[in-house]
Amino acid sequence: MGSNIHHPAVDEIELTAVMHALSDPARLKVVRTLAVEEERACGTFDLGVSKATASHHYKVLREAGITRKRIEGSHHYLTLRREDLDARFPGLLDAVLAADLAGAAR
Amino acid sequence: MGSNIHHPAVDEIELTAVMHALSDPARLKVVRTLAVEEERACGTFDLGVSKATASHHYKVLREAGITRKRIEGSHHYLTLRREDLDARFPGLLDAVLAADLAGAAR
DNA sequence: GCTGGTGTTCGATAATCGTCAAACTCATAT
DNA sequence: ATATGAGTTTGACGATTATCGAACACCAGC
Repeated sequence: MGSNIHHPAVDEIELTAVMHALSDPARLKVVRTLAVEEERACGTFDLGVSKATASHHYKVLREAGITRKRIEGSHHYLTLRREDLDARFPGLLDAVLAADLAGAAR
Repeated sequence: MGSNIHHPAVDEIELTAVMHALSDPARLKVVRTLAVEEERACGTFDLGVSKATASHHYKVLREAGITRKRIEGSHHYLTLRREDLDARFPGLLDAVLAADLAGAAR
């Protein structure tokens, strides 16, 4: 069967889910990295957690509508859903990314 | 002794704590209300939860640096730390408040 | 075929969280 | 002083969460 991975539509993205997804340091690091790097394979984020845990974080980000996953061969590539987030919650992602620059991991 | 209520300094406000605090519908409602109303007593938010639960939410918001509490007589008044939040994470609060307008409770 | 690499899913566990009722503190009445 | 009202604190409970190892699925080579 085709890929079962689900990405919420733009108008299905919920603020509470986005806020929750971005309240974890590991997930914040993924988002921060994708904001610079555009597209990266799952394995290339050094999150300091196990593969299983990292996979869980990818799922939370995807289901919140923050990232999109593309499967190519044996690699899973992540991208930021920048335009979708900007359309749904203007300024939110920019504010979060700017905050990361200011305050290290705070 | 003076009041023991602690408010984090501006540079102690952590992004993850703010994001977590704003990931709950009841707390979001408090913030949304304070954005319009400027100052309100704790009891005047109809959150649909018990007093104990509401008090817990006030504490989470205060400890995250989002609200400030002022005690006057037997009333506890809450205000939004708008300038502090804007200084620490420019655009974040505005984005959240704008999002609330767009998407009801989503 | 097999083997190695990439990533997910499945329990399981420990920690955190949201919720409440009950007891409490403090101020303001009467 | 006795009550009433505003809010907090204290357990306690169930639900969610973050974490891991182990097993699994899939693809790309050998």
